[in-house]
Amino acid sequence: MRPAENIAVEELTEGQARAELARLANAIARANRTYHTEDAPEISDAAYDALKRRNAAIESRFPRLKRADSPSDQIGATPSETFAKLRHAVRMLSLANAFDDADVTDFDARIRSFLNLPADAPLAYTAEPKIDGLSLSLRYENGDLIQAVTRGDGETGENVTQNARTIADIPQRLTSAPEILEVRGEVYMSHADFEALNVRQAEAGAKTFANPRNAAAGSLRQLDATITAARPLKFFAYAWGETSEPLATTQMGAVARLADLGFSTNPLTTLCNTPDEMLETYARIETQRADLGYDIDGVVYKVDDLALQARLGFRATTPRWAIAHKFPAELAWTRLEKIEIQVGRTGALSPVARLHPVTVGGVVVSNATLHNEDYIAGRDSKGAEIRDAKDIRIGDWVQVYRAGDVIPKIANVDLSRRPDSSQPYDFPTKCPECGSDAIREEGDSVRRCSGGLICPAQAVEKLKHFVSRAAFDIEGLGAKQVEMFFVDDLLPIREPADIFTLEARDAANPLQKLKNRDGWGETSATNLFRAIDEKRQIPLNRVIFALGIRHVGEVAAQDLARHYGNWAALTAAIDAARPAEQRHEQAETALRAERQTAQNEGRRARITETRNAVWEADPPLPQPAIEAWNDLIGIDGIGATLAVSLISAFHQPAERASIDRLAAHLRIEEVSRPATDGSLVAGKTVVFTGTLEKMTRAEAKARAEALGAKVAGSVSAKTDLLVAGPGAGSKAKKATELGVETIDEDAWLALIGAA
DNA sequence: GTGCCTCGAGTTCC
DNA sequence: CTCGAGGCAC
Repeated sequence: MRPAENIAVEELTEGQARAELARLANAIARANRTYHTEDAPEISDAAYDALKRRNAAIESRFPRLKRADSPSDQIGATPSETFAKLRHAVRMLSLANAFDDADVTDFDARIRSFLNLPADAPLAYTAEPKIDGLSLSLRYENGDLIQAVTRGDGETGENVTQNARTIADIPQRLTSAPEILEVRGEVYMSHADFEALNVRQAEAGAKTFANPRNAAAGSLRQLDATITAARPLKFFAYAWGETSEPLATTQMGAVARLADLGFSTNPLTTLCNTPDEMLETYARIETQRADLGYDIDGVVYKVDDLALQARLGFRATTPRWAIAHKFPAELAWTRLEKIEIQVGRTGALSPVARLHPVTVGGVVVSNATLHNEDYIAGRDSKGAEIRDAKDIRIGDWVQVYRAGDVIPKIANVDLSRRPDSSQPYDFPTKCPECGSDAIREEGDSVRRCSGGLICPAQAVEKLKHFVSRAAFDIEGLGAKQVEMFFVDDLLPIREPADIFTLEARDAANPLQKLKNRDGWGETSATNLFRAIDEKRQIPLNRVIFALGIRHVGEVAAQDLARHYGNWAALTAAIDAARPAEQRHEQAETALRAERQTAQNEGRRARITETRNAVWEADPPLPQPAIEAWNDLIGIDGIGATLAVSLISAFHQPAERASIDRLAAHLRIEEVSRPATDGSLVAGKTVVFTGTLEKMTRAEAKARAEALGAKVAGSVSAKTDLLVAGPGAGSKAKKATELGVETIDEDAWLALIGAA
């Protein structure tokens, strides 16, 4: 008889599987030991990965046999991480959504306005069904399929090349293809195949899938490609990434070219000449939906002309030239059993509905967001009623849907089934986690816990944010571990700096070392310490973002980092601007009072006078404070609210001390300005003024930014270039005064054309 | 002062 | 993914 280790996972009996899991746990543990304690590992990385993959495959086939000491539970060894991460040559973006006809006509209007096209100029769009599967990018070089990568976060995805090779719709080789070609499309499973698969799964005692999309995702992300091969996956091509030569001049043409190359393309793809035709196509596809044999969740429209697509470009996460028109969401009735309050990192109290579990759109839903106080009461931010029944109460029958097919929300309440005894929900005014007052600021829709870092919920959420992907991204230190360390008495992590003293404190702790704890071992402990060490050197923008200051997200952090360049300059500027920030807040307070009095007295508020009075009050503000403040709020995208938030965070004594302790452990990387050699305008700060005749402002801004320039709203000493169209007024004058180079639109186009 | 547009914050389920 | 709100252009 063959030894169990040579038997394919599918063919193992239960007994053989149990023995194999024991053998693999042993072999992996041994490999870990030799890898970490000796210079010469006994097995190659590839062989090690193979052991881990086989272990995971057996565990997924025989979940009951999973061992308590399973290697797949060790930190940094979750199954998804055994796929290598690969960066996309061209980002894979998601699409903006349209939910009704007006959104579609707005889309057309927005594009015309961006391109400066009159309403009656011809403008064609493609319409195609939006397949409900998972997107995949296939890279071909010299006609050979060399890489298949999942979408991931759009920047990097998982390398599933071996699995993609088993999909019949994906050609292994292309003839007469461009030298480099990235084909993008959707992996999906047909209804018939999905049902047959579930029957097989049930017979084998394995887990059945909730819907075809989950089945497709689960099948593609198998560690053992032979399992993927046995799953009936299909692929539609509809887009492309990097190409060494253009596929065509239109979207329709490019899709036809993909079909010529041997890909399946969706037969319902239609060319539309007007928004009305787009809506007709939508309606037609919707009527065919039930008979297609695969899931779709809407219709995607794209500008057909690829040259126009290039001009339209991209917003932060979506192309301007495409939109997904979603089908109406499925609805389901269920009972609201309880309302719980969660406390977020900014102290926001968020109500969550605990629901009697109900299936909506193929997924069992048991929670739904209730947003805030007003949403429960049935009002939107402007006080308008948002549903037929006024408020939502515990015990109500509620109609649930999944917004954008993901986030469960409550659409309506069945008043006829409301119990007589029910009471309106009483929103707490104390933080449920720490008991501090929960305060709702004037004009704000959110009630916030005032406890700050005293509040354990806020402290732990801030820590989770600190280690999150866009921040410090420490492998092996995710939300779960943070929660565990936060309540740990021997080796606590209560603030970011504690992360960087973890190893030293563990070494100094004679009682119980981390490696001797339950669920931890030598390997996981050293892996964690190493992962932490790797992040002691870190880019400035990540540090700023990681601090979790309100209103300072990824983009603002990036803007601040680019503007100040290094940590010392940033903190110096914040400290210098402090007096001005206080004056600004006094001015705002005075302004509120003035507005109130003005209203009572039935006169207009004296806005400028009130503001100036505060700014010019004695003692006069030091000039450097004013300069630092103006410099800060002069950054494009950064205004007074954000500046106040940033400066006050740095001047809260406890918070500042925590920030300083953190900074002492880090080597913060300076931000280098974008290279100036790529483009003549890269790294330059440009201001547009006057009427632009060849392009709209939005287009001018987007194109300048794509070339690495920074577009500012007003001229200052930092401005490198002013592009002035006819009718330029005060800005052109100021530029002359400051000696800023001024050019006209044609000169600008020549400049970027040459770049 | 008003009306877009983008970013930030919070949330669910796999 | 959505909502609210900050920032900025008009």
